[in-house]
Formats: sequence, structure tokens, C-alpha cells
Amino acid sequence: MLAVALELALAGGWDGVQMREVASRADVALGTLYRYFPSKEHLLVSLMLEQVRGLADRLAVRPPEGADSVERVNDVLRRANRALQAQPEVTTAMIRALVSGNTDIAPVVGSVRDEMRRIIADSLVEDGPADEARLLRIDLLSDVWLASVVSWISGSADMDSVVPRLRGAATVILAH
Amino acid sequence: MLAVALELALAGGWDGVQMREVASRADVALGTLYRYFPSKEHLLVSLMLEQVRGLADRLAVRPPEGADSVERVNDVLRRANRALQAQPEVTTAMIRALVSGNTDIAPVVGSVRDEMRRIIADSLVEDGPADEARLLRIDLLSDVWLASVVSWISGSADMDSVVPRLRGAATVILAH
DNA sequence: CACCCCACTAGAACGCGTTCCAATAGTCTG
DNA sequence: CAGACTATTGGAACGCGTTCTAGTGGGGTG
Repeated sequence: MLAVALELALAGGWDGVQMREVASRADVALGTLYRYFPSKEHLLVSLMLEQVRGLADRLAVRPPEGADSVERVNDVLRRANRALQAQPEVTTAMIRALVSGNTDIAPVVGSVRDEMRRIIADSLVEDGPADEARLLRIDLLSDVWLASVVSWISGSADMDSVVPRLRGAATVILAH
Repeated sequence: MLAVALELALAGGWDGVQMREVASRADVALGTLYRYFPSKEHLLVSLMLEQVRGLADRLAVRPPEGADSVERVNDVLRRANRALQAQPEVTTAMIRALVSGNTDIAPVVGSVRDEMRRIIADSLVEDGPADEARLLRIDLLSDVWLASVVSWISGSADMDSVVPRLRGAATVILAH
């Protein structure tokens, strides 16, 4: 079902993902689809979780490059955004679900955010255990990244302006 | 119509704002409502613009308190969040519209973001003209604020954790 | 006054997310 | 094997955002 959702989102974005159509192409009844994904938001945020985990896997295979944390975080976010930019319709649909404010899907939303934070945390080169200050910086980077993507899908910023802005963000936030 | 939308959102949040009901209570036909607000998102993000301008007005009357920029920005965001927290259903509805990714409402969404940036900019105590570095910091603060509110309405963070986190954000971002 | 233009009205109609239900298939238990 | 319980199916039905259309009223222009 997630594969079908991706396929439909690729072509038609949020509106293209129609629950009847997903069920039909996945060869299940509508009720079955709703059994596993109680809402359209749930379906799409689950897709996002899958995608973000895919990014984590790719990063494990080919780790971020860069001498310091700023460079490495910048590399990670650039790669993340490149993947999103390649499928703008999918991104719009997934982000819309992620920020829908639907409290039913809070656990999945939490997983997505945790995964993203972990990805950023892993890209930092710092010694010792993660203290509160570092966790705060990770939170900030993840928040700024999300807001950037939102402003991109909202049409108030294009990727060309988002990527360098994220670089500036990393510089400011990781400056000691 | 915006007043009616606020009234309905107060009681029932996103679902409580039904276009037929808004039109009915505002004593206009459904078509007239759609003439001024071409979509539900448009209506609610217009309401948000009104609310955020109200915050700006209140801040003009009683300016933010605090010795340095960190304190003042913290005061502003705290007051902003207090207003949002007092009407959680309204906030959820408005933010949902703001981040819906609906490109038709991009101009209004841009206005809301600009207004919020201006509010933050005005709270900073810094000399000289705004340079690129300062604008970046303002962007970051506004992004972190938005992401915080989103995580709050998504149910993955409560206000008690959001407010101190914003304080930490201001400290990190405004540290020179 | 006659005419035009445009906002507004009332209401039907459509599309899609979501819910619900009766019937069937499949699997586990005694 | 009989019975029970659960997953799945096909499809009807509901609610609400959105669109569309025919008709009405009022204000400016010749």
C-alpha cells in the first residue's frame, strides 16, 4: 500500500493519492486500507517514515563528507533536500501529512522527527556523550530544516535559496 | 466572516470551521464567502494574519521587556505562545492552514511569515542597519518558533517544554 | 427612464475522505 | 470435523469542501 501511495503521489501529489485508488491498485478493499492506515495523513506520514529511514540507510552506506560538523551537517541536509526536490509532489504530500496537526498520528510523526534528529546527530563530529546543549543544537537544526521544507512547499522559497540558508543556519547554530 | 471563523474555531477547531456554517452565521451566501476566501485554508490563514497583526499591535503598546536581545526575544515569543496556548483549537486550525502547502495562498502565508519576522526583528536591540547575518538569525528564530508550534499542535511536545526550548534557541542563535 | 454591470443569493450537484454493514474466506482451537 | 474468531471484501452511505448555475437587486451611465 505504501508503494502504491508513493506511485500515486509521484504523479499527482496530495490530491493524486486517493484512498479508493490506493486500495484498488493495491488489490485490497477500502476497509482493509483503513485498517492499517486509519487516515490519509497516517498513510502519507508512514510513507515519510519509510523515506527518511531510506535516507538513513543511504547515509550509513556512504557517510557524510566534511572536515567539521558544519560541513557534514550541511552535506546531510543537502542530500536530504536533493531527494525531496527530486519528487516535489511526494514531498508536499508527506510534509502536509507530517504537519497536519492530526493528533491521531502523533506517534508516527514523533518517529519521523526522531529519525531526522538521529540522522543529524550522527553527522556531527563531537566527542563525549551527548549533553543537553548538543541535544538543543540538534533540535534547532532539525526545526530549521523542517521550516525550510515547509516554506519550500508553500511556495515562499525555492530550493536555491533554502540550501545556502541551511548552511548559514548550521554555521550559526554550531558555532561555539 | 473572519470573526465568525474565529468564533467557530474557538469551539471546534479545524473541523468546527465549516464553510456552510461560516457563511450562514455571517449572513452571506456560500458563493460570497468563496468570493473573498477561495478556500478554507485561505480563510484560516487570513485569520492568522489578523491575529499576528494583533500581536504586533499589542507589542507596540507594551514593548517587550528585557535587557538584552535574548531576553527580549524570549519575552516576545513567550507572549506569542501564551496567546496561542489560550486558544489551542484556533491555533491548530490556523497553523494547519499556514503549513498546508496550498500554493494558492502563498501570498498570505508570506505576509504572515513577514509579519512574524518583523516582530522578532523589532524585539532585537542591535545597532546599525540590518546586515545579512542579522537577517539570517531572524529567519532562524522565526523558523524555530514555527517548528515549535507545529510540534505542539502535533501533540509531540507540550507548551511547558516548548517555552524553555525557545529560550535556549534564542541563546544559541543570538550568541556572538 | 432604460440599460448594463456586478455583487449577491439560494440551492443543487460533484468529489473524495471516512464510516458502516452484511457476507465470505481463512485459521486456530477443542 | 465443528465451531469460533478474525481478516477481508464489496459496496452503500454520509459529511463537508468546492463548483456551478439561474435568478435577483442595486447603483452608475447613456
